[in-house]
Amino acid sequence: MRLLLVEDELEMAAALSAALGRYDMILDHAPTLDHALAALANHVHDGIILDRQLPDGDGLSLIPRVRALKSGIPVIVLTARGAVDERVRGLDMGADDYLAKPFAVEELLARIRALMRRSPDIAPMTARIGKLVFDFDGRQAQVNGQLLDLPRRELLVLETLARRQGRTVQRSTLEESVYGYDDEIQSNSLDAHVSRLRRKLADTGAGVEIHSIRGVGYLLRPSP
Amino acid sequence: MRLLLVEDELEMAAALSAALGRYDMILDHAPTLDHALAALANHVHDGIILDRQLPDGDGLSLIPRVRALKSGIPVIVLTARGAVDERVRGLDMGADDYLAKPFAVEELLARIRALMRRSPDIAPMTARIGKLVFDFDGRQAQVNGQLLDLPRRELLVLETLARRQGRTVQRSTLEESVYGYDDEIQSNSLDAHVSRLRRKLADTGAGVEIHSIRGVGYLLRPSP
DNA sequence: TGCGCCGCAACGTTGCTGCAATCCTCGTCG
DNA sequence: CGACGAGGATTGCAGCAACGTTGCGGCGCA
Repeated sequence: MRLLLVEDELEMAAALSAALGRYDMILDHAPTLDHALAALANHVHDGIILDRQLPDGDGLSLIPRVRALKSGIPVIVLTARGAVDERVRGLDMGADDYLAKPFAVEELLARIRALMRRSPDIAPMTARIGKLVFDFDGRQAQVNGQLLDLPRRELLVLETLARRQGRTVQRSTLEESVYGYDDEIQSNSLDAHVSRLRRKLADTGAGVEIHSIRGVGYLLRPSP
Repeated sequence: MRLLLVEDELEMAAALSAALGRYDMILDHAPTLDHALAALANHVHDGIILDRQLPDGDGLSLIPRVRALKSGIPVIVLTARGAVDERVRGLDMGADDYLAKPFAVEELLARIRALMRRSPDIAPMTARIGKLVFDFDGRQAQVNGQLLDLPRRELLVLETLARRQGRTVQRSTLEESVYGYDDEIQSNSLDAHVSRLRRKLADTGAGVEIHSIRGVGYLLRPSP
């Protein structure tokens, strides 16, 4: 799961990024409307968290453009506590939900999950390849009903591959999905994650394999 | 994938060409609006990267002409960082996306991919010839649902031929698609790749053949 | 403070790829 | 009609870049 936070307060962004990271989510941060539009053009985000007060305008003005770009993506608007009319206006503008600041991270998470759940048209809930079942909602992988306990990076790799099951995922795409924009990676860490993930998939008899295509990328497929 | 860069700075063009080449993309360079229009007449490009400041006018003026020529082709506009109104105007003029200079190549690539993904009318997602199915999104070929495991160069050859299925692909065009402009090739490597690809297509019973036309090029067609 | 994830680097391995040598095919011209 | 030349096809080979694997140290989290 990859979210875009549109928010000019750096402190808040850092805190939220850390918090969501613990739940295996990637948070990209856009400090201005401009940055937000640029980031959204990539169509890689599954949801948007939107502050209203931004250096270059009202956050709400982003919503119509978001809808034009990617219609069904969930948008959560952050408002000041008690400003009822703000909330109403947000919903009128097409936001899916709002949240009063300050808020508990748990609450934000719950709302994100709820919104994900009711937009099944975007992406199917689960993917099945071999004996592996990947649950995009619960963000977990199962083999024969047995939970596959994966660390964050490996889970992101598997999730990305499962999303495009059967089709090739370019190496650069995978790097973006696993590390986000900001994080520069300067080693073969990705290969390392793939390697460890492969071992786990093999050990649990998941019936899937990560096939590599030299110079192109990887793909997830049933093992022969 | 073949893109047209409309940009008068040679340095920038060279750098970008080299960078995109590494990601299996071909970049043609047009230093002026005039050159751009001439290049577009060939209808071989899958996307346009457009600078605004050009010797013979504003890059944006190209957009309506592009739309008239080839309606759905993605256009990315390059703007100076921080010039918000420029960007807005670009989007109003019908650009599909914009990018602030200087930018990371990865960022550009991500946008290109995203735009490709949502313009299915331009480039059909899949091509079918004989028993061969080529998936341009997943960048892979299948025969009877079976993945054809091809290395980078061979994949590029097949991808290019499949994209122009039935029509002849000039030898020089194919070389450009496979190697790009920078990479000089001094042997018959291309023939070698074609040869190996032919063997694989025959072995898997793909029902297609790469027919060669002496002195002109190749074409992909159902085998008799 | 212990545990585990993660980035990193070192090193082994694979197989793609450019190259060239050789053979083949087709068209042309005497 | 036969020889010749140019362009194409095939294949072996060696270099090297991409990929795989593993161990280590640091850092964050419980």
